Amino acid sequence: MDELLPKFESVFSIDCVIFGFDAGELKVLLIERNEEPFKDWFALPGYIVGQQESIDDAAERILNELTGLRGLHMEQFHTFGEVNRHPQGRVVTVAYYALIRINGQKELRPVTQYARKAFWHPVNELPKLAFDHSEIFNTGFNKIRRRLSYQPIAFELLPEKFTLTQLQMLYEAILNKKLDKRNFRKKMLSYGFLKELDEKQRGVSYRAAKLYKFDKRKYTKIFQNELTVEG
Amino acid sequence: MDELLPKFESVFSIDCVIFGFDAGELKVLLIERNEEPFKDWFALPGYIVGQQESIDDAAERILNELTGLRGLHMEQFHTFGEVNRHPQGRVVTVAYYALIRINGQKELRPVTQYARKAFWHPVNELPKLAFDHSEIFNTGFNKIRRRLSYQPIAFELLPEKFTLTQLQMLYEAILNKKLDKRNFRKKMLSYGFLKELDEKQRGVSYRAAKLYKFDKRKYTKIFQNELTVEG
DNA sequence: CCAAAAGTGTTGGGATTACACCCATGC
DNA sequence: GCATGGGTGTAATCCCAACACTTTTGG
Repeated sequence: MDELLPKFESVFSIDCVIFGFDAGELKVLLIERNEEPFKDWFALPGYIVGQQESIDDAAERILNELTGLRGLHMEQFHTFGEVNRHPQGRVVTVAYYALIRINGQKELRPVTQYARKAFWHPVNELPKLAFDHSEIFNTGFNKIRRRLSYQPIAFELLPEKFTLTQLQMLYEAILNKKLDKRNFRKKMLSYGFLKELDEKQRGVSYRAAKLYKFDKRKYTKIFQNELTVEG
Repeated sequence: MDELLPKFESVFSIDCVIFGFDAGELKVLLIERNEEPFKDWFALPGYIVGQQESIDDAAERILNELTGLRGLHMEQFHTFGEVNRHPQGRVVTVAYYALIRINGQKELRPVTQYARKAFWHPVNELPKLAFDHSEIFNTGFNKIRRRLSYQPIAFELLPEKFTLTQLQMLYEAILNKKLDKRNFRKKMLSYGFLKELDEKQRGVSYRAAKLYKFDKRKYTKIFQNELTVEG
């Protein structure tokens, strides 16, 4: 099969690891490939960078073309450059990740023929993925785990209004361990960037929980200082 | 000038930010370029990745050719992919860093004609560098600063035997702030991976300090657990 | 009234900070 | 004997982990 395909001299590509959270489960966005190589396989959304676009711009364009998503803030996390990671030639790929709200998003609809469909898949029990995408996924997953322990990135995954229990379930899904309810709440509230709303949960058959939202102003004020090294 | 040079379609390159510590000062390894573009400028050691080598292998080869250094463990930290970062065409560069002992190293001697010389330069008062290398350096510097706060990577910069004051000076140079002597020593010793030697400093005109070295076995035992995410 | 999840405080241990003086050595 | 850096302890505070019961609500 390899011989029938065009060979690349050297190209860069982008692969995206997009996390979402839905029904108490952490999910990752996959596509079903519609082109060789690895036709019909599941893969991370990814494609080749154009000559006249920065890699950051390319990441946004490619994700949009393959999934229909637009305008999310992705961050580069690792570059994969083994010689034979792509059967058609030398392709070095820069991997990006993002965390998004599944609910708030429109339907996933690939724009190109390159992907047959895009869909959310639970991060547990991931099938084998095309290329070295399983490794890319694992690297990205470890990255956000570690990052979550020192930066509250989790709210990017939640709807605008959420309960503390939802937030805790998300932390538990990412960190893969149980957390203590009282300690968790105490700590989250102590940061000071959670804003308690007057609203409560609706439609549940038990005591309704208070809803919160993130106060982005306070959040950035608190955390920009920790990241900058002055001097 | 640009018109006279060959144009690249798309290539990857490696740039290296190598930190050293000498005479109480943190330094970075630079080269003086001997080729257009940016001939005669100072730059980070960097060059183009070959078709048949992984980016990790390329990093080691390139550093060796430009500086004579060999076999150090470098780690990738960011990929720079702006369209016009290289005047001759599209060059995406993967940046690596490493920390090494200046004293233990042989003389710096470029193997290729591409660099006229390689030398250590204090990280403060860095001159303007070729391409976007100033930005690359800053990104790398911030990376090791942040990393130092949660991982004791500083040893890699010190000679095998060192005093606690030297270690503290190094931390202060990287973090760019004064530390309390007693607290610093208490904390470092509490980790348990510093081995006190029977030897003392020699040739100083004041009370000689005890020498220590790192117990690598204990060090890795302690810190491998922190990095692994079980699950 | 029952099931289900919401909500709420205290305590002990470990880590971190702040802080100042005497000691050993070479010259 | 003096200048220079080496070496040392304690108290106050903060942060984290452990732990269980009452309240509210819909059905």
